[in-house]
Amino acid sequence: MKMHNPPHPGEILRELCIEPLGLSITEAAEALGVTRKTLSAILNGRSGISPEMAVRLSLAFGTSAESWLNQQSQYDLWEAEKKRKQLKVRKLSAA
Amino acid sequence: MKMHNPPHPGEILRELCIEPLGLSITEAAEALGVTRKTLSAILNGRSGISPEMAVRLSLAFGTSAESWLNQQSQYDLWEAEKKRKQLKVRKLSAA
DNA sequence: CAACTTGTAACCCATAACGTAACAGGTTAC
DNA sequence: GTAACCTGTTACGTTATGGGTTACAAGTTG
Repeated sequence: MKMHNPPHPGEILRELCIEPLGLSITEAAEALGVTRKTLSAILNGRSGISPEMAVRLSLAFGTSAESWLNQQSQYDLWEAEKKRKQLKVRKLSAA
Repeated sequence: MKMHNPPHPGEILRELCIEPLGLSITEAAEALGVTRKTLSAILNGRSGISPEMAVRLSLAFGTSAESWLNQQSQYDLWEAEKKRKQLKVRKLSAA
């Protein structure tokens, strides 16, 4: 049911990619081809992982872009679900 | 390998939800709690499915919000992958 | 102490989702 | 047949967010 608050993907990026390799934000940002600010914002949860960034991560770390983007989706969805009860939506099908 | 050009999620929304129920854009938009314009833009591929919209679709059609958002991610990723070769990214790990 | 590096914040711009209002086309009513 | 209405779409403004440039606080090293 995956019902626990998911961490923002930047946290995972830091713990699984940046720290294990002993990289500084500056080094990683240069390799990714973005500014230090951009990477810093992601790592601190003030930006999400955009589709282009997912491809960059895929290139730099050899991971799948899809997994990064899916993690971001799960996080965004978790935030959106908080407002589910406030949305006035009428049911359309019995499915 | 899912290597074919994915349709935009609005197309799927139209074919799997709107048309089978014989709904007009106006009717469906009202039920979803958005304007006709907003739904029209999605159905014609000029807007993506936002996290909030995914929750709305989930409420109205009894589907999973996650599946809508994942479809959108797959579509966005397909677009982003087109520029993969143009991104100047340095490889950081041998993984 | 001075020069440099590191991470973050302030500011600006581009893009995109959403709403309001206006539009073109087709029905329907009179 | 023309006037009222409904449908889907477009034009425009607002708001939110990713990203770059620049400036700043904190450390580090000559």
